Amino acid sequence: MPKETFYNLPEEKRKKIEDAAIQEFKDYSFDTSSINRIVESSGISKGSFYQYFDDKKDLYKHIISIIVEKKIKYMSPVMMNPFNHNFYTLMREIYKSGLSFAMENPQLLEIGNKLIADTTHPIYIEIIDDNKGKSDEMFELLLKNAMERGEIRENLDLKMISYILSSLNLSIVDYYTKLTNKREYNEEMMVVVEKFLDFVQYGISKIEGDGSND
Amino acid sequence: MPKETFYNLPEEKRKKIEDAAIQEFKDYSFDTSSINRIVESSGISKGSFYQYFDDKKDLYKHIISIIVEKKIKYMSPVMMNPFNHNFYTLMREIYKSGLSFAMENPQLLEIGNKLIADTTHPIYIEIIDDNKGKSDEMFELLLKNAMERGEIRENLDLKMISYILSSLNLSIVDYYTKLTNKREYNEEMMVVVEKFLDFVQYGISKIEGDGSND
DNA sequence: ATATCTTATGACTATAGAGTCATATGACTA
DNA sequence: TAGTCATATGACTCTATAGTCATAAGATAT
Repeated sequence: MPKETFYNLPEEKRKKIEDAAIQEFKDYSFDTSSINRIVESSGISKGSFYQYFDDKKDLYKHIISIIVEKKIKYMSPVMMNPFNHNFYTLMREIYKSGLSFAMENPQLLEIGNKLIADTTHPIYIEIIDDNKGKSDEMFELLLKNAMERGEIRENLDLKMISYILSSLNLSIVDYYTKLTNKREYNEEMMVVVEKFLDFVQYGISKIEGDGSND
Repeated sequence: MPKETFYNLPEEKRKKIEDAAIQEFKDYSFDTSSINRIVESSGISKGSFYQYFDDKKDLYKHIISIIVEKKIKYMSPVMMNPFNHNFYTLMREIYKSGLSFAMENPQLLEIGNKLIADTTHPIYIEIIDDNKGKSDEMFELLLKNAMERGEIRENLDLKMISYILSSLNLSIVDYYTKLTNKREYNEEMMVVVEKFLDFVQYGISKIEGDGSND
């Protein structure tokens, strides 16, 4: 956690430091990022930096918490009352909010991607231990509910499916990012979401499935 | 490319250097890996290293090429005559060979994962430009063939599906790695492959699909 | 034995990083 | 005006890195 001195700073100065850090962590991994560069680009002295933060890790975690907070803001309308909706409707909203966040916060997305990239890195382990297995567990809960309602087949390994769904959650962002350079909600985005959901629902086999949903 | 002096080295010494490098690149990313540590653990002098390799990148690329070569050895029996088989049979073999490689070469897997982790890293771009888009394109070709044979639905976006399939190819390894600590071919592995394929074929929707295949 | 060519060496250079600390600034208080 | 406290500073220490180079060792040929 940043020290009190950091929060005593005028908003503007604080923002400038955070922005410099975001820029740095977007361009460099935790290990290769440089506090020297950050203090330079934010116009503060080295000594000041260590009045605000314990060390590099402290700053990094602060930035990650900003990202998590913002991401949650995108999700929360969707997750208001998750069990009142059809599972596929919910999935559509989740994928949509994930894509929106990604499109509108490319820098934060990049930082997040860099973090989850190396799951063996101590910093990953430390941060994930804080925000314990969120995504997977959420999907598993929703799936359990959907199974009870008969919205999905019974012979499914829910742990595995939830793993797949949360991994597809990353894939869709990655796929769409490479496909387009739009930066806000648009129709094209929804087309991709629909196609992903169609795949999740019906697979690719010929036997059944017409792409309709809800 | 390593210099001639490297290839003139006795097999044993060469192996020792490669092993030390593999160990290092397993534990550290390209940026954080250290030639100092590599020369120390392989028992050669700093000067010698630069008689064998231009620089760190040269060594790294050499190790990556070893990985690619080995990976291809696992794949090649599967890909002997890819168009003579049912698409799902082929997918099963591809996923199986991917899992086998991962299980039997955990160190190499780790290095590969670290590489594909950060797609914005210059070293990634440079290496991928060499081995140009292999995986995605292969899946797309197989899918096109499968569609012509009527093994998959017609209303599919093949570019997207091939993206998903190659991304699931990574997911299955990741999932199984976290699930077990077995290190060779076994039944449990096949169960996971079958479940993944079942998902790919029929999705999770109730309407159809019983998990049978071929 | 001498000359030539290849390989081996590790001290050294130059660069960059994280983190420290004595000192300075400035604002607010008595 | 003098005193107190929070904040700001950047030169400095220590550590580690990649890459170089003059020198040595060894092997092979003449």
